[in-house]
Amino acid sequence: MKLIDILGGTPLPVGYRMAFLTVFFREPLLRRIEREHGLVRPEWTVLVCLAYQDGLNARDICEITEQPSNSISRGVASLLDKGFVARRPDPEDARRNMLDITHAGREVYSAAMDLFVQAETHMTACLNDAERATLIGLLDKLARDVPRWRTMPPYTDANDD
Amino acid sequence: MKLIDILGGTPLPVGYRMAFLTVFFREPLLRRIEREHGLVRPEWTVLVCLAYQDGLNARDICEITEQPSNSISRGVASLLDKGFVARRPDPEDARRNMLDITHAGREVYSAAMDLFVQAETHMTACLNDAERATLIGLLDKLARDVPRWRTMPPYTDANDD
DNA sequence: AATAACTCGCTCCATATGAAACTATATTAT
DNA sequence: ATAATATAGTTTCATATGGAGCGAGTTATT
Repeated sequence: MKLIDILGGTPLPVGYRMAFLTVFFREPLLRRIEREHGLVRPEWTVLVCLAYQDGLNARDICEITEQPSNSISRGVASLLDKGFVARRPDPEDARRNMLDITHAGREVYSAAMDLFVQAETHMTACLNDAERATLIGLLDKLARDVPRWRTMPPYTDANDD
Repeated sequence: MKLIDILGGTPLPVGYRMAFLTVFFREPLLRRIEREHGLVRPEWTVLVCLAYQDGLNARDICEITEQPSNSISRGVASLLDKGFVARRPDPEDARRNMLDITHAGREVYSAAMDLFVQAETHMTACLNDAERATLIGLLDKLARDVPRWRTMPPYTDANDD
């Protein structure tokens, strides 16, 4: 008996297959990045954002990632400790700090991201180019549509965020 | 700036879109199931397995779900408390207990699973039938192939499980 | 300008989770 | 048979995480 047999038996052909794949794709890589590069999850979250765009503040990263502010605060604090990000005051608002990835930060980001890229190549090796393109197109369609479906029932109710 | 913009910029077209979708699909539903049905994650894990097949023991569920035994132990203990599963000794081995979902357990399972099904319908409403079938086929191909890619580099190294 | 209301980011605390140790039972080796 | 080893399931402990609240700074109202 394997998990995929059970999941295949549920009336959730898309959601459970995606969840199943995501777990086996992400978790081992995050564990390995922690082991080999000393980056824990909230640090990785912050680094991914800053690698994409410098000068964000902690609040920006909270909103982008929909993570609680204390998680981002912890991630930023330890990345500062390690010298992977730098902080400068925002001249327009003394409460805010603009964050930049450092050279060392970009190095560790690249090394860790490279593991993800290798893993994706392995994972999708069973697809040909056309299949891979089709899959990406369909996933992109769903991902772009998240703002619609996440605000509809059954996601929303009286107490939901 | 939205998360999907950043993720779209990474060289991980499949992995990050799937992870992104999975988070927005699963987490709100699990929170809602906890709120409305009082089922926390390890309980839901156990219930999904037993709904598929009665008579499993805790160890079976650990192996199926690849969860640590204490998580499953906690899930089983609280489901027993709530009367959603029943436990009977395995006549062949006094260490083992065979677990069955109760009538009440199946009711709450069905109600919760129905939320997932509704959510999947909403999520995939932007796809036509052919697209949905194509997506399921491609995800299934990847999911069936997990045993191959999860054991290859970069997943495995000296310290990995 | 004084005050109220709000925002940024941090700290404190409660809970969720996994690793490891432990108890009881079963199996294997001598 | 007895001792050593292995397994099922629970408990204990350390860590990760999210919620709530706080202090400093900013904006809005009068």
